[in-house]
Amino acid sequence: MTKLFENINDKNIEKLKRFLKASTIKYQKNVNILSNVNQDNFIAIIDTGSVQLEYNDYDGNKIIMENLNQGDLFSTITYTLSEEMSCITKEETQITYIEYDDIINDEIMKTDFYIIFTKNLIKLLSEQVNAKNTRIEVLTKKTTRDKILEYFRIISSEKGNKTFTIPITFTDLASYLSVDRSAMTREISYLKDEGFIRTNGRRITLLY
Amino acid sequence: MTKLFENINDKNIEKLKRFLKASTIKYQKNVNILSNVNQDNFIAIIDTGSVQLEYNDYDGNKIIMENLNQGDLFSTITYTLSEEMSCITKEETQITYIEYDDIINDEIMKTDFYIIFTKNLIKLLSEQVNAKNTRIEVLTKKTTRDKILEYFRIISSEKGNKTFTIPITFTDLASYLSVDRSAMTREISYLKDEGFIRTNGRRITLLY
DNA sequence: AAACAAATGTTGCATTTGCAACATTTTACA
DNA sequence: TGTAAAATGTTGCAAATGCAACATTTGTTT
Repeated sequence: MTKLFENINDKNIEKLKRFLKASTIKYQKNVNILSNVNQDNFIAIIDTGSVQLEYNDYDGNKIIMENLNQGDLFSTITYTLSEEMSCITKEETQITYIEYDDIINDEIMKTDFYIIFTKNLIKLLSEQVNAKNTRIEVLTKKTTRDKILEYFRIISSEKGNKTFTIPITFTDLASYLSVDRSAMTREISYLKDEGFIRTNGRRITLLY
Repeated sequence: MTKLFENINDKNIEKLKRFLKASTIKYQKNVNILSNVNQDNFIAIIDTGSVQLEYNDYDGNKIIMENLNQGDLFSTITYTLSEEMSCITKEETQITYIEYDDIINDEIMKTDFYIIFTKNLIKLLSEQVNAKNTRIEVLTKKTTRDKILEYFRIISSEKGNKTFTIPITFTDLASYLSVDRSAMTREISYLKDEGFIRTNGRRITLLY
């Protein structure tokens, strides 16, 4: 269930979806869902599956902007969708679309669950800003070492433990940190050699 | 006037402010306004003046997270305010505080301008996500040259002109791009030498 | 207008990093 | 279960970059 409909009962969710003129589409794996979307403003909710929002450079570089899973959403109000953007399904994925202009209308305003819906939307947007602040905080570190350590520190602090498992592959981490993967692996080796961390696959322990 | 109150008339803004229990504080130049703020959730609106939101590293590095001017706002719902965060007034500045928990309450819900207020808030949050996406796009470029060019490209595209004036100092730009200022100046020199750009102070012309 | 602070420009150098080109291990799936 | 694909690990090397230490210019304040 998406956080957008949190604390709203099933009957009211159906009502809300009708008001919002929600439409649902199923996709195969490895499809760019933005290729056949109309250009209207919309919010897309991942019902099941997962997608990766990518920015593809004029010179072939790929920037992973977001990894979205069940319950997450993305929208044209927070992303300027251009030719360079693509949104690739990582598996079989079902998505519900909502027209942005339908979000705030008189009919919905009259319902008693509207306040909850609005709160949910504001909360989700706030969380997105927060997540992006976190990434900026990591990206602004000057060295690969500091980027890695800052990332580890954040995950460690989220988990409340010096030992934790990073939630993405090292390949994706390199992309998130925007560093060369092999250079990152090298730096992690140094960190191990120098006794700052211990690793076992994606399980990391901070030793300081 | 802040965008949060856009399209609401003065009388209703006053009414809204009362509902929101807004309080206004004036600050001198170079004051950290976060040092004497209570820990409740709040939204701060810059009435007049400007502030810089900074993140101060454990090892002395300063990251400029945002430069906020008249009408802009920042809040604890989009920033986790920690000891490391400071918000410095760049000049004499007046700020209006709103308690976050008061944003959505029954009294306000009943007013006819509430829908406008909600729309404004959602739009502002969306714009923030967009701004942060832009910075991430720039920060993920691998080389200083690509960061500079991407930034110039964005400003140029915003202004709709190959010639434009960057809205911040080069010193602040280096901080925004998270590169060494002298290395950035050097790279800009190379870009001029190689005929990619022409500069006159902060006025830039893209020649490609 | 003088004095100070901030912004800008330049350069040498050691370090960091991306890149390429591999080998090896793990995972996905037909 | 076998095979292809993806992820991970390693290393040499040239290029990019941070850092320090300056000079010069512009802006601010009293």
